[in-house]
Amino acid sequence: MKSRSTLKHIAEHLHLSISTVSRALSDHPDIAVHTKQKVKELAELLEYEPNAFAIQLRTNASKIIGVIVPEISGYFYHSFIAGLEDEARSWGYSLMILQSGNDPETESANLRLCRMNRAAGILVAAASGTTDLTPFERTNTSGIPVVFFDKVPESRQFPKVSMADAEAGFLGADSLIRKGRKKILALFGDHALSITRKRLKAFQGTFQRHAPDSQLSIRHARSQEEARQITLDSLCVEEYDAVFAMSDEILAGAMKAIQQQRLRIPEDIGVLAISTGLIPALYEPEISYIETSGETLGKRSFEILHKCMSKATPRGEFLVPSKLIEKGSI
Amino acid sequence: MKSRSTLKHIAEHLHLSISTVSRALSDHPDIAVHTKQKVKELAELLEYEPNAFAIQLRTNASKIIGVIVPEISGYFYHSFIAGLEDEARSWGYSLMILQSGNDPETESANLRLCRMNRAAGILVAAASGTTDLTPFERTNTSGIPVVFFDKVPESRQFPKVSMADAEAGFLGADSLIRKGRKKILALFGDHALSITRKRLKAFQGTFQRHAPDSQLSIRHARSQEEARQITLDSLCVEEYDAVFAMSDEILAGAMKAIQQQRLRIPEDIGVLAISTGLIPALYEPEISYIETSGETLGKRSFEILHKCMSKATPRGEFLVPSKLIEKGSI
DNA sequence: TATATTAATGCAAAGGTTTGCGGTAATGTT
DNA sequence: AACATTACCGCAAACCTTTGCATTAATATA
Repeated sequence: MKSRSTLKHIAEHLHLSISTVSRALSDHPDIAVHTKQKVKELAELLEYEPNAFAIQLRTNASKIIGVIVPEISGYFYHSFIAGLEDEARSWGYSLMILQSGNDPETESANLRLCRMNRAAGILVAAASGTTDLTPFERTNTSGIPVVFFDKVPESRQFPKVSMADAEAGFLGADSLIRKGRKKILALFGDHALSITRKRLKAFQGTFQRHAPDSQLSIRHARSQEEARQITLDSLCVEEYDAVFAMSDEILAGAMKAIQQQRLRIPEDIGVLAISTGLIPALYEPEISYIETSGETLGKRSFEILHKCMSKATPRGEFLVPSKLIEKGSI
Repeated sequence: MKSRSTLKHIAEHLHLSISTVSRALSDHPDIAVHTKQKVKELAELLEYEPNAFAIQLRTNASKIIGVIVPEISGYFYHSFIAGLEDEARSWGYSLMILQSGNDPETESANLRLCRMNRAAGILVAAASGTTDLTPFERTNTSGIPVVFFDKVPESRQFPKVSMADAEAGFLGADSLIRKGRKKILALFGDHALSITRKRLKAFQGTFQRHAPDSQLSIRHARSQEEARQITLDSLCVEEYDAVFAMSDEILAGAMKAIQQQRLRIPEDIGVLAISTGLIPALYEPEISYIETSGETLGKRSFEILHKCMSKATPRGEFLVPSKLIEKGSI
């Protein structure tokens, strides 16, 4: 185990002071060019790598961004993280990933970890049980900006960035209307979730305004299996023009029922979903969907957080637009 | 922005020395119980949180594990990360996630980041283009254990943990044989990948030994779309008993072709895959699969790395067993 | 009573870096 | 020649914690 070289080593070799070496490596104008060159050469040779701990201790700031999500796997968050990492890396930041498992306690423990590591900023998708925001406030007042994404609390105190749920709901309805679908089985998630309510409201509102004669069957499912069951039951008793799924999980369930019934898409029934795009690409024909890109949300979230970290204090909720991706399913 | 409280603050309030406070908080036997109590109370009151930087600088060790993967999203790595995070957190470690994008340069830049942050250990799934292992060796000799997982290099120099590919291949073949499938379209990935070769070899070998009369059509696909195309072409010219897919990506492609042909599963054709389980659950009936669990691999990888971090130097390749999950597709 | 032991605490160094300020020598200006 | 300016470089403090050793006071032992 080779001991790492430090500024001191370089300084001694070159008969310079530590400060000069430090400044030479960071291209400080006070240092003569030839000195800089010599220092850099030796640094290269000695495979000098700055000690992040020392820097962070001195400057009291790290290049690490804390990310707290309910879980990494699943349909959504991994793509968010992927997009975020891409963007963060290009700015020299690294990600510290923590899962809360939807447990508020773990969540605030994770928060504490971020504080201890003096994260430059924190991005959090709130656990579903989180109501008490004081841990977040404390983090914020201790100088670490907190930005919520996707699962955002009601509070107007923190900047938030999320999918344009209303827009997605509208786009879904609009597209169904344009295609002339009249009798629609619309599957939504847990009604307690704000994401569900937002999407549903826009979806329903659009139909009421632009196609009040359509027949909408709104159903709620809390899991893939429940979605399958509901879809199956519905398809057995009535015929539908189209099925609309508000999420990947719901879509997965609905598609199983449709396959079970051996319905042809789009001839027998049209299908449209709000999705990140991975699941729709698995079927034949591929499913048309309103894209709510995790990657984009990740990149956008970084932007907002980045503003918070500099000086600006953006307020309110930022929305990532969604768009219709037409495949052959409707 | 409230400045954080330090040992010094506590010491001053209590007219104690910094060292006493430090020891009191870590329950050092030298410190009187009532002193400990007073210190802890005040620490609580002042919301004292140790400065990780200072600790890390002093002890020259962090509780951070670097994870380098080609990409987070996709079929596999996110579940690995999820399992790893779970395990790591229970040991007090946090994850620093880096994507290489399959680019060896980015990969070694990421490695450098891990070194700078004095990661306690590093887990890496090698980029496909990686041939030069010296950056890893350098990291290793500088005292940070490196463990490869999933995409592991040939070198016997590093501990490696991966799926039991041969076992999975065997299990796949064995299960097809047991079900009496004779004419099989077997879809594998890029032949240049060692994972492909291992799975294929065991798969083929098992058939040769136990059912030499079977008709195997081995095909290779480098993408989901290619898998779809190949499957479609194959199904058009000949009839098959079953389709075997060596990965989720391939399965996704194959399933599209099967749906395109409107074949019934398992009546018209059986389907079996090697998979993490997410994709097979999307179809009706669900697809039987040989489970290669990312979560398990993550947990196992942490164990190995953890051994490396303590003192032991495990050698060789560790395999995570896979098992057959029977659904209705064969 | 004098000495050895124990309990509790403090001192100070170390870890590697950044940075304000002070210093020196060389050059430029009258 | 006297002074001001410039170009380089070094000193030392600070960031916060851990930890070996010294110190002190109190108690136990001879």
